[in-house]
Amino acid sequence: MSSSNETGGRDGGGAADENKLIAERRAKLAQLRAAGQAWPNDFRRDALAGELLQAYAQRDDAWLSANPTRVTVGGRLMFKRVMGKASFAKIADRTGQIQLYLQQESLGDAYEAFKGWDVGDFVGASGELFRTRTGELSVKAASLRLLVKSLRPLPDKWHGLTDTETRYRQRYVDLIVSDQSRAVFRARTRIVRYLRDFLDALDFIEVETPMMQPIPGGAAARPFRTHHNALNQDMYLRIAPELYLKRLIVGGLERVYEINRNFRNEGLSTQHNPEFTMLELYLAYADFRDLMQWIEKAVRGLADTLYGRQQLTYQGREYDLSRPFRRVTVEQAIIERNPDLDPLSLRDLTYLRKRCGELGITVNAHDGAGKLQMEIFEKTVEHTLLDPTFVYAYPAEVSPLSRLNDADPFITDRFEFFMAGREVANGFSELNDPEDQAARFRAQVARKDSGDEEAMFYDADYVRALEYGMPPAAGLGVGIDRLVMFFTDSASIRDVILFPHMRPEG
RNA sequence: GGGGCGUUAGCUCAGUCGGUAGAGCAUCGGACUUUUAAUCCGCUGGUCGACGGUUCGAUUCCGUCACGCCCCA
Repeated sequence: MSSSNETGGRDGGGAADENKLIAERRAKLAQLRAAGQAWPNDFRRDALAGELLQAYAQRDDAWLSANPTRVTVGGRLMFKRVMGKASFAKIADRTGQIQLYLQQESLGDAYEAFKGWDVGDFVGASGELFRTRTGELSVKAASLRLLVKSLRPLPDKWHGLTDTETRYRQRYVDLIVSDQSRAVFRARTRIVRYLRDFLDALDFIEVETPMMQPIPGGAAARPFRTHHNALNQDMYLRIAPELYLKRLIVGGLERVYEINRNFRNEGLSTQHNPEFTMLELYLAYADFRDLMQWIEKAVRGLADTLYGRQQLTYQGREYDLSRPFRRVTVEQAIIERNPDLDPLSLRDLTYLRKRCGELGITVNAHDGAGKLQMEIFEKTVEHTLLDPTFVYAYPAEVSPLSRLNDADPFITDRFEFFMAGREVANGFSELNDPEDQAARFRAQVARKDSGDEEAMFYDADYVRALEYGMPPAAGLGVGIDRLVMFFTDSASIRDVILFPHMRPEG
């Protein structure tokens, strides 16, 4: 098969389909191969860039020359400045970058070879530490090796990679050149670790429950479908671990959590990725108010751990987490934002249908007053909840797994937690009455039958589990991606997911 | 799903009221033994996202599509 490029009359020989920069680097690699092992793996470091910068931060050049310190460092060549018989270079490792000073006089052939190396190559060097005239800690190389030849040029060192599509598709390039991007993903790990430590200290155990489920449950969402060949069984990627974790509460584990992926077959946006990470936790002998307190502590603890302060900026707006988190019921929040609504008619289906129509909300035949309240809430209230806010007393109609409120059966003991106009967590006192749960599942099935694709399936085994008796309990789900967005000042969920979902390249 | 914006050199971006395109950085060649976006000299480098239409001629105008970003549902 002949490439059309071969008739294009371009120079560059066999690599006619590649650009000149890559062709040049391939030619250099060919020379390396001809000269011996081009891909060595016998080099070892004894120092890291960032650690050296920190350890010798207080040492001036006089001290360094009086106390010769020989180090061996290695990493990706990020900077190269040849000035005749001497050169500067910077190499990056996982801790940072350190400068090398290279002299023809002391390096000889290796110096001449260095002139042909490229930014992006991996390099190893040994030598003594010193400070340049301008005070930058550097390694005066006594030996120098090329460890890996890089074939593709890196983005502009000054502007970096700004093309968002390339940053997401080729995250490896983004991570090479963007300190900011690396910092975001380090922060993500620290956030998850903090939450684990917090829960472990409270005697929770971390568990893993099925990602592939025969009946997807625990949330109102459309699932992804897959198939098990050997069993000839259709399966779903989970939309939530909830029903499995509560089976463990039935089983007596009392305090469990899972941090893992959920999958929802919905649209993509700056706040939705088809797979996203949730922390779900369940604890016996607690109710939704205990969970709200836990969130308040965890959010403040995260701010302390990450930044040592409670005043943070997200997307240009100041947040003071030290102030008490607001608590408001769904109906109060709706009235606040919609002062023209009649507070006494908020559960009147006919009234709500009319007002929804005026607000441009599509009303489905199977939607009751609770569902329409939530539609109004999502349309008019949610995006206004910037400071940390707990909204509670969710309608039972939209909360089929939550415990009914003792005084008002229209609502459940459920809340959601909002920050920066987004839902970050959802928690409630758990419904442990198996007969009520069975009835709620049946109501969900009726909705599904009437066309609601997000309605839940009937999970008979879950009802059976409840029939053995589940201790009074509370449960919580926390959207880790959105939490990370807030704490890293990221505008898009794609900025906090290493490999966000993208359409195939065109 | 709807609307808006975008796609030009490896990267970051100009530009062409229709006559096959420029800059900076990088690359390549040369000078330079403490640079800090080093400096100086010289040279390269492009299917202007893809396909179709209009036209003598399209990177430019029109249409369709692809991918991305933002907003809305």
